[in-house]
Amino acid sequence: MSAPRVRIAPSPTGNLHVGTARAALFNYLFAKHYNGTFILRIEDTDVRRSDKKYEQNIFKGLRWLGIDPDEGPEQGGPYGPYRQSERAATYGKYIRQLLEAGKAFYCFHTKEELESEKKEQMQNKLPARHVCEHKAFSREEIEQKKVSGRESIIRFDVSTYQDPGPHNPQITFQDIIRDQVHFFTRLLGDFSIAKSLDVPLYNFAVVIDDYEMKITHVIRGEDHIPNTPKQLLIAWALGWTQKSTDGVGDLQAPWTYAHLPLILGPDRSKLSKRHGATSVDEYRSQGYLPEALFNFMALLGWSPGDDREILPKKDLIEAFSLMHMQHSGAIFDTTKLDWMNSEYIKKLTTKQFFNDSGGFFPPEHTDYDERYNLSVSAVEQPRLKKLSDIGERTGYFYRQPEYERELLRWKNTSDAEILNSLRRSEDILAKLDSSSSKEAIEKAFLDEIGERDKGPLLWPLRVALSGKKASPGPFEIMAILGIDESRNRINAAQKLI
RNA sequence: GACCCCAUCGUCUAGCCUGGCCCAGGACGUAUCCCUUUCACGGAUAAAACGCGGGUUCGAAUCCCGCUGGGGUCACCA
Repeated sequence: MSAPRVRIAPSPTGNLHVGTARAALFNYLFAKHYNGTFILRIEDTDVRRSDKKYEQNIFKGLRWLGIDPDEGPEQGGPYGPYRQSERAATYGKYIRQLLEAGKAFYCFHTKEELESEKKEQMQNKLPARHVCEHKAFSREEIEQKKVSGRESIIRFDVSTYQDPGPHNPQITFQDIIRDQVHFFTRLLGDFSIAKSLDVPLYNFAVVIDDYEMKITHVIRGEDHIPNTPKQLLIAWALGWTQKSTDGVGDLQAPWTYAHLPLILGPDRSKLSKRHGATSVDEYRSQGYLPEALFNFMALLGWSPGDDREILPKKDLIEAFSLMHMQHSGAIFDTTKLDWMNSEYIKKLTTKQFFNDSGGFFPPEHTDYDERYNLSVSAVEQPRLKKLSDIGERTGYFYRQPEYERELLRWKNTSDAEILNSLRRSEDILAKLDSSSSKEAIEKAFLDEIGERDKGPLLWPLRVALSGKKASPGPFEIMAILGIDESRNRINAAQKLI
């Protein structure tokens, strides 16, 4: 395939959504696999709902995930500008062209009129569509209404569409994932394309931009399937079509479509705010690694065709193909994400791990030197699902633990036995060098105690050190804490009994 | 309501195009066991799915039709 040009076109009306990120990911993978170009276009024609801060959030989120656009508002490119708000002149040119050709017209119906028309149609089990009689207005009538202050909108005149092919009553397009999709033309109304000459509406602006930016493949969510016939009609009205490849004579889309299955919430409806975290930002602040999210999202609706699951970006690019796409929606299952995240956490070096998770450590960690923090990192790294869990798990490394005295009791041992076991541990430690290694400490204990003593001795010891029901082993903890601090804690435990 | 899309374990999926190798494979999760002072890691085992009904065929998870179910879209949002 010659180098494809693909794009994602988010509107900056909210933080980067995981659904948008996944669409970006598939576009990116597709582009990189075929040595193509991945473009970011900001769809901010609705100035009221758009906000620069969301635009920034989208840039940042994409960068964090490692999905870098080749062309976009930040990096520029030969077909810019890449913000729709800066492309008004281009849209105006084409709207005027359609108006002059009689393929678009001004409609003066009020929202209320439109609303009640639609309601009535639905009640009568008719498809909801607005076939507008205002297309018959003369130039003078239009001017007159405008002068008198009547609100208007520009609509596409669907009746101008004549498909010369044998599929005449239908609009048909080829989809890489879904094969052919058909729509009956008579079900479409005169849909809106612009508020005015310089304020285009979504369905119009996408077509113009995809054409002007020389997009070859439109890869987007399947929620866009119902928009596709409208967009095709606009493209054809402007004369943008490909010659039929199968010889049937129908009009072809100027680019190839691929409609991705949706990403769903646990109740199988489109993932939305009410399902919990939906923005990439939230996942980052919860301590997910970008590589893990990237890998996880790629496996939602796609698989390499073999049993591999842990696939870094490089492998994903190499294996990617739209032919292997699933056709049905996929639930965003955070349980599996957790697992994948832990796999990626384990692959980090201790140093990388601490760099990434440092922000989640207990605040006191800054009072300790790097060597100490790295030791704590090393012991927790393989136990974590999320970086953000590190804080609550490592508090005892940075301050004296507080706990219930009963926690010190191993099974049904008596107070005297607990006290005795704590003293024994202390005695063993007393013989050790103050900076003994984990191995040295472990050997000292194992030499001293028998197999039967392990539980009764090690359990109270570990609790005395960590104050926790569950923690890493006592030898590991002592090696980090140091012999002196360990003895302090054992003493403190004895006073509790 | 109209239109469109979809349908393999609880979840993500392989297999479907090119019917037999599939009494359906992998992974997450779950359960049990091993390792083990606890937690985690690691190892092992188990339960768990072709929505239903027709048809085509010697043979269907795979092809066709219908049903059912789920989802999406119907804005002067994108």
